[in-house]
Amino acid sequence: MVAGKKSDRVTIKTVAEDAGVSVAAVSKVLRDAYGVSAELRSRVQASMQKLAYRPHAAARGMRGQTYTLGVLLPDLRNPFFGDIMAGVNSALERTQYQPLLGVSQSASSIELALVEAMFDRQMDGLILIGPRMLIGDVHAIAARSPTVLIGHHPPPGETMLDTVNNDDRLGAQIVVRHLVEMGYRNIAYLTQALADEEATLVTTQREIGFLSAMAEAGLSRNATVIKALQTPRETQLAARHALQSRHPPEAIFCWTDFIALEVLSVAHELGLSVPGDVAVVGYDNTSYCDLAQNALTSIDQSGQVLGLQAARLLIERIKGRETAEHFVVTPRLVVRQSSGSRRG
Amino acid sequence: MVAGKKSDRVTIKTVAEDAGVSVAAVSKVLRDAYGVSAELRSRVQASMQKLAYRPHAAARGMRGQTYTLGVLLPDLRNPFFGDIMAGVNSALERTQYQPLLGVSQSASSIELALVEAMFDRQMDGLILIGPRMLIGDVHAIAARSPTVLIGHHPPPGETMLDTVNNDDRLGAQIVVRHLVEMGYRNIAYLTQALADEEATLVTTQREIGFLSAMAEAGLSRNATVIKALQTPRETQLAARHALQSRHPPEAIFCWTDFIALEVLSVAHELGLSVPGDVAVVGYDNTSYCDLAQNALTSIDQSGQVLGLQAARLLIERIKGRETAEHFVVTPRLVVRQSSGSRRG
DNA sequence: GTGAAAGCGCTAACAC
DNA sequence: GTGTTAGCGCTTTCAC
Repeated sequence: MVAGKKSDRVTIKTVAEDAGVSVAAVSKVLRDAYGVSAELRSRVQASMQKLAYRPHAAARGMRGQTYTLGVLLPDLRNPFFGDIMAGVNSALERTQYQPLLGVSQSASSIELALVEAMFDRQMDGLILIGPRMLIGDVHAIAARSPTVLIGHHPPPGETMLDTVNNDDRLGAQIVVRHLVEMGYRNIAYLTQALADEEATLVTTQREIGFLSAMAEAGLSRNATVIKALQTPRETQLAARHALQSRHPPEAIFCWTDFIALEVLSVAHELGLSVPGDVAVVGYDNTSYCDLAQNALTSIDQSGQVLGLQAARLLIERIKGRETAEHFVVTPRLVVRQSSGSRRG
Repeated sequence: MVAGKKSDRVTIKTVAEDAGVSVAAVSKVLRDAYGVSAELRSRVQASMQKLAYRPHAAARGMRGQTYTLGVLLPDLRNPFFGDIMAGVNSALERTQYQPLLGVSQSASSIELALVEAMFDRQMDGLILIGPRMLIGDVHAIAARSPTVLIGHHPPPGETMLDTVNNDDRLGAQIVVRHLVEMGYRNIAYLTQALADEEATLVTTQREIGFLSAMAEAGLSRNATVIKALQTPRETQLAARHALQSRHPPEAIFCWTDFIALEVLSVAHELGLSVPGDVAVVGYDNTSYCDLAQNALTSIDQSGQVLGLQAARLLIERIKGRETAEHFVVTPRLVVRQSSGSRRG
């Protein structure tokens, strides 16, 4: 059951003997380090090939890198994170790096434990996706290890960590302008209720964008913000409550598609037509938006691109870049039936 | 940026000095090994607590275990795998083990590369979820490392690896019986087209169940099997083709919910009513089935339970169990509107 | 019951 | 440009 007896494991020593060089030479070839002749390199590579040598990650982890990147995901249910991971994977495809996923079930306590577990496992760097932990904790982590943050907007001047985001304020503003143009006035923003609300979080940024665009349109009095816990049950309750109130919103803008689908469901159950009785808009433009039974208008922020850039920035950091970089995607509205004109 | 200078890392040596014992003693306490007195144990534990000692995974990996389990997932888009992972996580919650996810994008080549990457990283064991690789490759892997297989049905006598599954044949039979009872006769099974089709695969097992139940109902001539590549585009094309043919199926049974949602979408686009014009049934009973716009009848196979049992069996194996175990969940039909009676 | 010491496979000084 | 060697933090004989 165990990987192999002492004698049959191929190590750099085996390779060195086979190629007739020293272990240091093999190590250098392995790491593309400076100071090996082309001739020696190719001889070593031939031996590695011949012996089917594979570097032992744990041994590397003791002195150098593990070539493993920790990725922290809030949950696996939101399909948007799948898009991000697809991007991360594609960036890592031709490299030696391998992502190690941790799923925190959106709980900050689990999140911190996962980060510790990743430090224990000597990750070369961390990609934190929409972490629920306090931004102060994120900075503490970034001080210990190269870190890229997705889905948080710390003020660029005050942070030395790399960030990858779309412009969430703008995204929300685009949604509002679109809805106003289509004839909607009473608009609600449905977002998640959090214990520790941070200004830097995407949901907060979208809320700010929502409110500012409503103000801009002279509709501040028509703007409502609804907060609900992230479970299907709580989301549905909040949506039902809003839609059955005396002055129901004409349109509901949801912080992520996943939630918008629940709102569509509630509208269906209540016998309301979409967008005739209520318009619904999501965020992330996940594949579910395209399904005809949803036909959900959404903001595309290219999860794949976000993931790819995050991985790219992280590797740059690991290789030594010292200055912070901030990659921002411009959000793009994708109009579908769920936000057709009010007469729709 | 690097984790810490030599002096400030807390190692077993630090703990040993603090507790006034040898490093060997600390190691034994750490591993709950035999041969330490209660008094020594508690003294060591107090020191570990005080110094906030954390074991170094790479160092452990060199001699003993890494306490990391590799989990291979075909893709992140199918929400069912999220259910399984939730189960795995809950089983590992109170243990020292941490899952390392690899996503193969349903490509057997990536899959094999990922498995190698996991061997390099000295995983203590592997959970393979619905792998696309050949069953022979799976057995080769199982010979190298403790392995639990989810979503394959190798003949119990011929395998020494642990498996966790629902009874896929029965699940498909239950669907057919239900549809027949509701008045449907011409029924299609929509499954994925694969390069290497293996009899042990869930999709094949469901196909066998589908055909046998149709035969049992005297409807062999009314049974169709449709195979399509797993992309939204190909799925939609196949569904559209079937629904627009001269003798369209009265009901479509899809191998997984994810695909059934695409079929619902196509039906919508074609202006067909569900279930009036065509019934649709999925498999896995993921959360999307519950949404009113889908109201998708599906088979529940408790992804959480599968994940939990897989993790449990794997840890047992790692701890030394030698005989194969096979955990089977009984599938359960959840009827929703998409398969109402034909007059529905 | 406890401890000393020999590695595990690799990296990175440093010497040649 | 190449080789020698001292560890990294832990597990695991094997003495005591």
